[in-house]
Amino acid sequence: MSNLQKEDFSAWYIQTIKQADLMDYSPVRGCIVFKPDSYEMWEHIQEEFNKRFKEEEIRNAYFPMLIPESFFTKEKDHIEGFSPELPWVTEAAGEQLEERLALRPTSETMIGTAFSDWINSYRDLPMQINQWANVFRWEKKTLPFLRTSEFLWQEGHTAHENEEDARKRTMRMLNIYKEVIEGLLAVPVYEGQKTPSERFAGAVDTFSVEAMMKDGKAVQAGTSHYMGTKFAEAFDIKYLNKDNKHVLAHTTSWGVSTRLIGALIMTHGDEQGLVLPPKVAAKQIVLMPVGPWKKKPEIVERLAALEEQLKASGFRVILDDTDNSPGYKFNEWELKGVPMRIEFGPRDMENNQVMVKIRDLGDKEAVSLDDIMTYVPEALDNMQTRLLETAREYRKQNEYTTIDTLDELKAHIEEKKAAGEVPGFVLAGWDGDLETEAKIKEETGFTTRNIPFDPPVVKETCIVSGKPAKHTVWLARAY
RNA sequence: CGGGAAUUAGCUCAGCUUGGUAGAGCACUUGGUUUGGGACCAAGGGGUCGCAGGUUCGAAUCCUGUAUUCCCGACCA
Repeated sequence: MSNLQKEDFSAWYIQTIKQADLMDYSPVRGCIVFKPDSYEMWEHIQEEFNKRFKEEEIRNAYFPMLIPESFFTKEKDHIEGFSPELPWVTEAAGEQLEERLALRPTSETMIGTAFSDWINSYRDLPMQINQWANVFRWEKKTLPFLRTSEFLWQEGHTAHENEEDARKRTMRMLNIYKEVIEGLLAVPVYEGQKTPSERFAGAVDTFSVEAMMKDGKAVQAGTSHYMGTKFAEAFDIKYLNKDNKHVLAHTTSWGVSTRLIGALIMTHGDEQGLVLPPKVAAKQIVLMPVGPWKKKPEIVERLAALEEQLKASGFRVILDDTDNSPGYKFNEWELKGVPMRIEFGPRDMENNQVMVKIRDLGDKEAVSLDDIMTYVPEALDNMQTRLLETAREYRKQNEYTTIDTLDELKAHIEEKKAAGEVPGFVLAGWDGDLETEAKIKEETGFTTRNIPFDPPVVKETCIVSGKPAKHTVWLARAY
């Protein structure tokens, strides 16, 4: 990773995703085109989440993208949080609209309005809805996948009888995010609670999972919010309980977005380009002929048979029988991050074997054709596990738990910068004061990522004030 | 939204100072030789120079505006 740190990491990132054909810029500021290779990754992510949602009895639905302004103004904190970045539709069919319509930045207001109609009795609860959608946030600064003016996500919205049920749902979703992000994307995350200043606009409590990128910066990979009865009050989500009384429902919302794609690239990528975990890779295996061309038809025929066999077992395979030189093809598929390359040539034919290169390992390996169908799933599984372990190891090497004062933190940042290393995550005590939190940000550029449920060490004193710490928090620069 | 830079072929860029027929490498097409870590020869196709105005006989080049991208800040997933 050292080479990537020395170069400009974001330059590496943008160059890599362009070369790997994952995205294009659109003519509209901050919007990107998801090309098929990145969209397919998103589909694999969707597939996994939809499976989980089914298990949790959460149902998919779809709501309008245009939200009337009056919906928005019902919840004060919510509109305050989002109004600076809302795009508005003010005209249609050549005429000014009576009420302007926001392009949704999130759908609490639209779905809250629906819930108000849908929920009458305690028998209607819990109401658990998920939406796969695009949303808009006109951010000042954009970065492909990680921050764009339009992005794709899932947003779940639920309503419950009481606080306990709603909080259970909030925490359960956070766990599911951790499981899927670690299991499918091999990106390790720290789960914890957001501080009040980082809370979702209008939420009572916000929880997040945070991942460390190879430049040491944090990505908020998923969030889950407990809304209390604030949205129920604003949108009149009431139900008749067993005592025949009208009471407010407790609501939650939670989401992950296509920024997960950016996070997985920044977690696993290397100097050669992308490294994709097998479970999300659009193509898992590339087959290619090598050796003298005269033998090519015969060799390609054998490879095509292997391709069929692998496809029949459910692997996502591509046979590259183009006439490009082998070296060219090696580099091209490595750049795209394909987990496994299988080469086959005359020498292999004689020995009844293939040469296998695993994307994140150095050497090629000869594998007998007799064993190939057991070798492939094992090797891909191992790679999936290894990527998560490697990322965990990297995170461990770049997190610091012994920094106790702001001066130490500043010195740490300077020291790392001078050494060409990343400042990473810093575990710190915090007295819970908004001003001390602001001071950390102002003086170091670090922000509180979250209050981990299970910190490696419990910090006793606040990093700024030296007073007894109320919380132990992760600090980092963030995307 | 402030400060800086960039925008010319699919990609990376030269040309602009000093206005005068649109360039290179890679990629692409065709033919031939090649192929176990980015092959070679030959011929060819491809651009209203980001967009809109202006100056000029004439603008990629000078001027004004504008859009988008990148870097540095402030704001956010």
